[in-house]
Amino acid sequence: MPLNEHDNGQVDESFVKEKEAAFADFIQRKGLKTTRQRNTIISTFFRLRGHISVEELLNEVKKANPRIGYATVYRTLHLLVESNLVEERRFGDGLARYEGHSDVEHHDHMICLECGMISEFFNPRLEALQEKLAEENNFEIYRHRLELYGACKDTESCAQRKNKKAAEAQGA
Amino acid sequence: MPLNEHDNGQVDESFVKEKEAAFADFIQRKGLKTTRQRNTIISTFFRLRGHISVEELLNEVKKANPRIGYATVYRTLHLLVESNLVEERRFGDGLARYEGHSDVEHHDHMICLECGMISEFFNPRLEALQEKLAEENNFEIYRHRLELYGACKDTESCAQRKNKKAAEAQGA
DNA sequence: CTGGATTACGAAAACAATTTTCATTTTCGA
DNA sequence: TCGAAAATGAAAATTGTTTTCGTAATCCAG
Repeated sequence: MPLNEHDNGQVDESFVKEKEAAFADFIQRKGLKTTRQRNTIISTFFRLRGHISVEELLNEVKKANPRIGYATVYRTLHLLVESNLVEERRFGDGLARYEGHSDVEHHDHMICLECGMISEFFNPRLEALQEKLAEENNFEIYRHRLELYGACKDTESCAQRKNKKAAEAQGA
Repeated sequence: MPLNEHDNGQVDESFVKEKEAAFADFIQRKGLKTTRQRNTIISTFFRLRGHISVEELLNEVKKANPRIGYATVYRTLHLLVESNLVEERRFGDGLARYEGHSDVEHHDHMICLECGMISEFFNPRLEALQEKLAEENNFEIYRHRLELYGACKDTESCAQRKNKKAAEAQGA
């Protein structure tokens, strides 16, 4: 379970605090109630890093409070999305994944189909080009999604593994 | 139900025939069997245009043969995808949509969140830029997906409707 | 042709992810 | 602190899709 930590292995407490405060704010504005369960869930969520599935989050949450179930986790995630603190993503494996906003407001994804790695990137020219195309098509973009599916290409990497597999199939 | 037709309203029969033949070929190569149901389904599918959901297709298919059910439609769509004659897409409304290959080999999508319109576009610079970014990140792209979500912007259009809604909410 | 193994069909059950229900508990402002 | 409003958790319901299983259709060898 990846933690939202610095390279030194420490969870970024100020980051977590900030998110907790922002969520408390949202809850208050909406006239909703602060509960132990929601606190546990969001605190747990923002200590995790990456693209978290509901099951992953629930497992982690249960360590703090085993009585919390799927329903509450789902409900809280919806609130997090509604509050704009979290984005929901789907990468085609049938699971929703949730991502706490990082410093980069918007970014796109590269998904390695060999090892499952998901990395993020952002490129202003790409964004500008999309805007230009939308303009040409008389279309107003609210949001977009760009996902590159493929393989890592570092030494002894996924792309190599893939090529090896293909070669074996060829030889057989 | 949009038909795969020319501007004059005629279904492109040669297109349908071509697809039927290609599917028959695939079925034969795989050692599978030709059946009335499959013929009905693919013939119906390729006469439709756009991004067809399973339910839409089944409804249309039932007009020709009411006894055909979901299972067979799903199974046939899987074969169509496997045969590379059709692509599966998901635009986040929880439904799989199927698209017969058009002349344009690859394309991206703009989805209007107001009226549901789905239009297609292709831009070589966008493709090239993606390749460049992948290169920089030591990543090999197998395929990608780009979807722009927003609103049509023509006169008396979806973007206007949206703004009107916002204005009303403001005024209220 | 035709038998018969193979494959496909269709209805219904199973599934997986997610949402809802409902009885109970908790929160929080008057 | 009372009580209305909201939240919880277990279980049931929903949704989209897949699988099962008994029956029917296909099609190749003979």
